[in-house]
Amino acid sequence: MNWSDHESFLIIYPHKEFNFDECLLFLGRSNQEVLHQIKGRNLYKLIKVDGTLVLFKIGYIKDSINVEFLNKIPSLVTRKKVAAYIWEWFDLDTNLGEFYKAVSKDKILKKITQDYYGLRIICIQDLFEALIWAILGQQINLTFAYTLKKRFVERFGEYLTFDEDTFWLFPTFEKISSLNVKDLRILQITSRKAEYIIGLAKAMKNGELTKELLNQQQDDQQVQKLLMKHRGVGAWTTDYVMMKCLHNMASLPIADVGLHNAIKHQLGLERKPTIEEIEKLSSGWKGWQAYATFYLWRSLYD
DNA sequence: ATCCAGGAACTGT
DNA sequence: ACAGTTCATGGA
Repeated sequence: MNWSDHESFLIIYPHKEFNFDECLLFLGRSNQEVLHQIKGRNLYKLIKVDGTLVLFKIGYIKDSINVEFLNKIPSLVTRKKVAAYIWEWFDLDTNLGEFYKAVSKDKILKKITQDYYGLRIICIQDLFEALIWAILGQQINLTFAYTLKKRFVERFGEYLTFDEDTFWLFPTFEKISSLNVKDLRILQITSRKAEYIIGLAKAMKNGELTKELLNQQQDDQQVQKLLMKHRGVGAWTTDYVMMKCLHNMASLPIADVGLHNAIKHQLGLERKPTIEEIEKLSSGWKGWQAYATFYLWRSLYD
């Protein structure tokens, strides 16, 4: 992590393969997003660090990320954690140059890696949030998924009001673990998804499922096995979580409808590709499947 | 109207 | 193991 501290603000120095505006475009894809706000070229985010709410504003000036604290100036320890949070949020540890090199001759990725140069996987660091967001999005259109997330967050999440704006935190598993299916049905979350969500919240509350546990596993298959033990978590959700939360660059949600549509569009196919075709097409993406998927998703909203 | 959506569990064979 | 069905609703 490369950063400097200036008390009321921080400066973070990303690698050269970083395009803040591309990341901002992804973050702004839904106008129903409640977990961050975008105004002009600035990004606003509320997080909780060691029990205290920290609201900050992120801008980009002269090849560096500028972070300004809004609600109060946190301690040095907290400022360092905020820097680490942002570093991970934009996946700044990854050497994107290696990805570009690896797929420079790939017929699907060659063009879009140039078009979206500097786009990085936007990470969902909270395991509970990553899981619940994946479950909410199962088998429904993204617009409605965002509606459900908004209702869920605004019903059960913590918030901070600043300058007439309200900033939300994703609800905690502690809070959700004590709910009934009925509490979520009111929001038009299906009974089955409500059961999944509450079940996962309980598993996390009793310590059976933690991010640490997943990070300790020897290989990807063990992680998949642990996640899929839980009702509501199948192969797609597992890959999604590995990609967005665990920084697993080799995860490929191969059954994903968005991925299928993106490949169809990029190759100008009449129909969506089959799983077998995707396996062949992706054979050259080894170690970078997650980034390939993310760039293909990005290509859907040009 | 009609089809399908960033799936997964359940049921019957 | 595998295929068909159900969940539930909104978006285009």
